[in-house]
Amino acid sequence: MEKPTASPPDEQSLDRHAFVLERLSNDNHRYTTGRHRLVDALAGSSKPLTLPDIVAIAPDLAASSVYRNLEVLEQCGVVKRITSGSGHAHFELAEPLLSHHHHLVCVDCGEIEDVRLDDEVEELLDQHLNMVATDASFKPLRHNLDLQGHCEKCQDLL
Amino acid sequence: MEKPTASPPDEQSLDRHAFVLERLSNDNHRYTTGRHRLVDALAGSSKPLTLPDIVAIAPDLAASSVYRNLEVLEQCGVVKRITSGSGHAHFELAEPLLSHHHHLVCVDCGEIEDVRLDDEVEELLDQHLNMVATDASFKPLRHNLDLQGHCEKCQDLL
DNA sequence: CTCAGTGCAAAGGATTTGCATGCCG
DNA sequence: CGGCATGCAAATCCTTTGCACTGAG
Repeated sequence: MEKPTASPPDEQSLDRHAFVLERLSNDNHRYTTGRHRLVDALAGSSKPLTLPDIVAIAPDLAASSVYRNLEVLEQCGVVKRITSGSGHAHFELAEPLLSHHHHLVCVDCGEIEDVRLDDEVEELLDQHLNMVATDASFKPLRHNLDLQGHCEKCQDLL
Repeated sequence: MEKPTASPPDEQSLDRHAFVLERLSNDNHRYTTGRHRLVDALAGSSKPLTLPDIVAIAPDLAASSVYRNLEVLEQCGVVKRITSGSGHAHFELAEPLLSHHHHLVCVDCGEIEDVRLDDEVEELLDQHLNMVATDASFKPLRHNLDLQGHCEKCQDLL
């Protein structure tokens, strides 16, 4: 019921690249082919990707450069790093490019899927988090919420 | 305003060790001195600890054994592993031994502090998470919620 | 032209594992 | 006693870094 939306330079993709370019420029970085390809790889997936995932999608990118670029893009607020414990870190586009969401993390295979909660729940959550943060003299930046469990695929294997 | 509660074999500590012993026995593991010490180290701290933290508290424990035991205890549901990205993983006692809570993660120094939310918020959250999990044919086990930001100490350093 | 970005290979650091020995049950 | 648990050292795995080279602005 969904199509991958890969190469055609649709409107969304143009917006995305304009956004990335601006963020990179602001930090005096260049939007090189490699970075372009990296952003496309992340944008082309509905799930957060690991480094092997990314290199599998774009095999001509050197792993070390991908890591370096992920760091640059993370610094610019274009990429978000997810560390769920199982070996490799996962990466996805950051909030302005991907709407706010959370993750279903499979404890068996390590795959991560996106989920969105009702705005109303998010709002309540943020209110309470800000409250407890204030109590602890903690200056909040963002929250992460994930649900661990067994994904559909891994349930079938039992 | 709080005291460490270290060595005296108070009632809580007895309960804790009874619980751990049972969990270990169920999986045909032994509750050795080293494991006892490890549990004590975790129980004696108000924050999740890294491996260096643990070895600093109990210097006679070998790092490799601590890692092995943390894994065994994690499998038995006695220990919970927290991977917040910054180098070392953090470890704390698991839910039956520590009441349900979440974490304030400092993006500067990596320290983790515990916070609790109102039951009402937790309940609402669980309801919604179960809902979205069901929609994704995902079998939920537990949720994790953390707030990233700057801890009091690191705010002062700016 | 120039400097940031790249690729390769090598280093780094947290965690895991092999193996001989020690100790719990 | 017998096998799980331990300690040390070496190995592993993901990620980062050094360096010479290439390409974007």
